[in-house]
Amino acid sequence: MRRDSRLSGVLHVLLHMAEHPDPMTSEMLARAMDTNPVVIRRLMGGLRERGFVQSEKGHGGGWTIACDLRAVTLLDIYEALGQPGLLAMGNRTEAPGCLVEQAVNAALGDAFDEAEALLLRRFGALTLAALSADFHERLARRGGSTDLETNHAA
Amino acid sequence: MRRDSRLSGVLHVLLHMAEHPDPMTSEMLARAMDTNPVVIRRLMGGLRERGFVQSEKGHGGGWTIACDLRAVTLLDIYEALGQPGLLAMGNRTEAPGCLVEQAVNAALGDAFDEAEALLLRRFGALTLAALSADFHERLARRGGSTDLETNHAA
DNA sequence: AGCATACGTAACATATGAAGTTTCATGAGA
DNA sequence: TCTCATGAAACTTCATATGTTACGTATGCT
Repeated sequence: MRRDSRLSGVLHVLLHMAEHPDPMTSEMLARAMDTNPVVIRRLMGGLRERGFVQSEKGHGGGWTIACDLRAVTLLDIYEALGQPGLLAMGNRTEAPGCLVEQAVNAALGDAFDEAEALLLRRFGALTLAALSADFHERLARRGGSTDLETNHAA
Repeated sequence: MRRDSRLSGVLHVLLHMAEHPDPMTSEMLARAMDTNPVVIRRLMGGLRERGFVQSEKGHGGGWTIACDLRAVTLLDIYEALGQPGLLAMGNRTEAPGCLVEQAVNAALGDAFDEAEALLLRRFGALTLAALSADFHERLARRGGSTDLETNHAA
């Protein structure tokens, strides 16, 4: 199955919003992400419920960041997305009666649990501010320009 | 997305075969796994190519283990399955021009790479013999019986 | 008030891949 | 020769992320 890119996508959106003082419409964001405005709204819905972003209707409306980037981690964002599955593999059954399968599940399950825990730990250790800082570092390294142009096709 | 259970399934099959001196048919294995014989053959195809198992047609035919369980790791089996994707998440694009997305990709990519490496490391550290030993331990702990009955519905 | 803008949501279409199924060919043994 | 079992192709089913259309609703400008 194609890999889920919602976390990647929503982070992209958030960093763009962080560079933009005014509200950004779903359509602007969709253009930057080369996708559909409705997809953006879907991604942002969970974040709005948690108060990480804010949306305004009508003229001059759109999406604004409503949190301190230093206080929100990728784990918070991941949870706001509904905690999509992390691993593409899993055990065949949950609580098998077969002892053979129990042995298999125990071995694989340990590995799976560790991998998931590692990912969540990494997510929790990264703030949006850290991501933004990395972006600005790349920007300075590349052009030294203060222009916030982010090199999208548009 | 439903999680890929091929590794879990094929390990289950192998351990059952290890308890069975005679060849086991796809149909017997399918019954134990509550699935279809063709699914079993698909799973086993890659393992046969690598010489981990052997198949015989006709009367008295079926599948036999053709390797030293102590010499084959879960990583070998994983590779024989064609190295199915491990993570359900990924970056939206591979080599984005957008610096924002580059920053996101770098952060997430590191975490993803680490998680994958952890899984492969764990797979490589576990032999089929270790799994089998764990099974026998569970068997002794549960019944103390030498009966190899593995508690499948049948 | 009336109109344009932009989100909110439902409904539907598309694409991908694992898993399940059917069918037939092939080869091995009784 | 007949039966058993694998090998392989083709098809269906199912789940889910993603894409798209359409319409309702709220906001703000004129």
